Amino acid sequence: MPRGSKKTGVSKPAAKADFNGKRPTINDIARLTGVSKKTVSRVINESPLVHQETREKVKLIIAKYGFTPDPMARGLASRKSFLVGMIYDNPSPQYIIDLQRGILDALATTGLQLVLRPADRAHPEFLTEMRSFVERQKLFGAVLPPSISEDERLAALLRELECPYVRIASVSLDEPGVMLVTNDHIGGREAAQHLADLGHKTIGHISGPLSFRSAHERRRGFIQELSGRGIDVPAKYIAEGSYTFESGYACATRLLALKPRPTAIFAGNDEMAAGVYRAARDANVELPRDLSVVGYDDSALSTRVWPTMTTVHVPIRSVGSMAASRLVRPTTHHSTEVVPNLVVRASTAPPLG
Amino acid sequence: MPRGSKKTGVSKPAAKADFNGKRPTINDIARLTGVSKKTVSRVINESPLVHQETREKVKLIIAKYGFTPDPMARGLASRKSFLVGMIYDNPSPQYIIDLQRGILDALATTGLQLVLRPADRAHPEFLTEMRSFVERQKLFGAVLPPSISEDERLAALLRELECPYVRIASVSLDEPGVMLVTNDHIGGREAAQHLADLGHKTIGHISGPLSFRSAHERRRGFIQELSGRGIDVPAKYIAEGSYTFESGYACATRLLALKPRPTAIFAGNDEMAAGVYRAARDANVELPRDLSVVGYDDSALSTRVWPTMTTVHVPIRSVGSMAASRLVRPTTHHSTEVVPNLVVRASTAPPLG
DNA sequence: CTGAAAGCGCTTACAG
DNA sequence: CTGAAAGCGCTTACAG
Repeated sequence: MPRGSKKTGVSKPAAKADFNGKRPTINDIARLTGVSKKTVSRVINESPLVHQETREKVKLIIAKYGFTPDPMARGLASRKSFLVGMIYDNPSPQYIIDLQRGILDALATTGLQLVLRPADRAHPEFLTEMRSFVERQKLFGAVLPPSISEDERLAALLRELECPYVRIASVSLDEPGVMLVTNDHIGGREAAQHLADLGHKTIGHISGPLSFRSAHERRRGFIQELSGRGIDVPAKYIAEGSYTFESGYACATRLLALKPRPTAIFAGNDEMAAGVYRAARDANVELPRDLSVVGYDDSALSTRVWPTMTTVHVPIRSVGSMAASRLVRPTTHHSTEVVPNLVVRASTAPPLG
Repeated sequence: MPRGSKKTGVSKPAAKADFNGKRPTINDIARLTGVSKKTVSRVINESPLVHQETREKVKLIIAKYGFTPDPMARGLASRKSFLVGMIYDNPSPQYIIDLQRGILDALATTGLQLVLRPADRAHPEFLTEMRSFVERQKLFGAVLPPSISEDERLAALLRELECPYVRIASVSLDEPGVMLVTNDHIGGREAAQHLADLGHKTIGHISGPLSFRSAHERRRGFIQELSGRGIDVPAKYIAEGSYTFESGYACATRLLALKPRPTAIFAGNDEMAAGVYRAARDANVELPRDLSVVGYDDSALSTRVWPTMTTVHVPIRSVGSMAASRLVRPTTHHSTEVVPNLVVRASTAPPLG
């Protein structure tokens, strides 16, 4: 439970004493309580080394005057800021927003702030810039979503700088304590199960760029599951896209020209699946009668297109919240795994004939 | 942890002098240059009161050792942080992301960081929380997108706390120096011109919630332009949505049941326009043959749906960048106005017969 | 369990 | 144009 929420009814400062027209400082609280500022500091930082009675006296005065410690002063003295950095290169707006929301959920009552740091792994100055950012801001912690989470150089840098971090990825790449695993192969497997259960035999797949671990994992889960059910996916029924609408369109156009034409396509994300819709329309292929389509992400887009899209849901907001919670409370136990699940909508049906 | 063992990145500074294993401070630079730290401080802060020769000597040493001042120390001493807050309540992910990108563009080379602050104007503690946030973080500045930009209490609070801010809104609500006006009535006008030029006479409109200034302005521009061309829009052809897909669907369902049925609908944003698509499908109304649809925002969605959507483009990323630039360089001249423009795609056509 | 001293790395306010 | 002193509001390191 959040720390700040268990105040005993006192939400607003009762007293409005003027401390030279400014907010009270730790010195004011110390003087008013009749203790040293070090003791007030201990109360602020929840040190157990304070007599219960003293603690309560201090807390009372703190609440009475609405004191909150200055983050910059604390940061300067303790050599650690109250900023959590989100370092990202994921181009999907929906993913970024959902993750931000989750992180903000978890930080809401902590006094920690979320700072955004887009980055480009391919840039020659990437590591230099990250070093200077993390070092300069003395980051409290960092959240690393894919695909930047897959960069071992960045993880090593963060360890060197002793900056706590959480890596979000489709498979475990690090110690369990710093990983949040989204198990994308399970999402791929569920897509396969669904299409196989519907009776599809001729199935295509458009993966994301295989340099992304997620693309690899989704494909692996999908192909393995089909294979386990005796359904083979020939190499030419597998295309590699780039997680964009345009790449989905281009790949689907090729797959739909194959003989026999696939009766179902699993796309590595919703954007590419929307590209499949467009290609199907161009080829006069009707969804879901002539072609079933499954996406991945369960983005807003999946319910805006027609027919509404069967897709794999990933609770990104929860992932963000889980990641930030770890940074906030590193000692308590945290779950490491997230499991995606299929959401069946109107873009999938049994094959014709 | 192994301290000075193995470095991962290549550090930029030529010299690698070890200052007790830490980064150099202003004192190190002062000592090495043979000046006082106050002079170094003046160089950092680009004070003109430094002899040209002295300045260059200092800059040389700074570059040589890769010195960058500590933001928390500067902040503590100057009572102002290096954080720019984006305070928002806009529920559209695409808008938020684009605005963030623009702000980050402008902050990239400044050393300022972007911190995110979602807020709820309707919450009883809204102002109290904003006060404590701005005061506590000693914000360098704040960017306020709609609809929170329309809150006069927040603007007054920011003025009281002497926190520089930029308000982004569809009309001017404040002194020009702190406004960025998106002229939404012009967008509405362009939508009207386009539909009128195509020959439509029976036209519907689904506005956003009229408590939003943008909704009001888009509607005003639209209706006025039509009226100027002798096209009247009866009250029952105007519906008020809430900028959501579902509200667009519900409103369109009502409008499409009217006799005579409108041959065109202008929706206050793309999400609602997508709802119109869905309602049209349900009613067996074909786009654009039986119904023309115009959206607003030019979001990614507008090119994913079929037929691709005619919509009004607003350069949100530029808006973000312009807003942040103002905070960074308050003295130089900045443009205050942004003009939306219509993007014609496949969802609009002349009316039948 | 509590506190006096020193200091984090800068800027302000003043003096020359 | 330049600098010595004081201080921003906290925590660390030490002592008792």
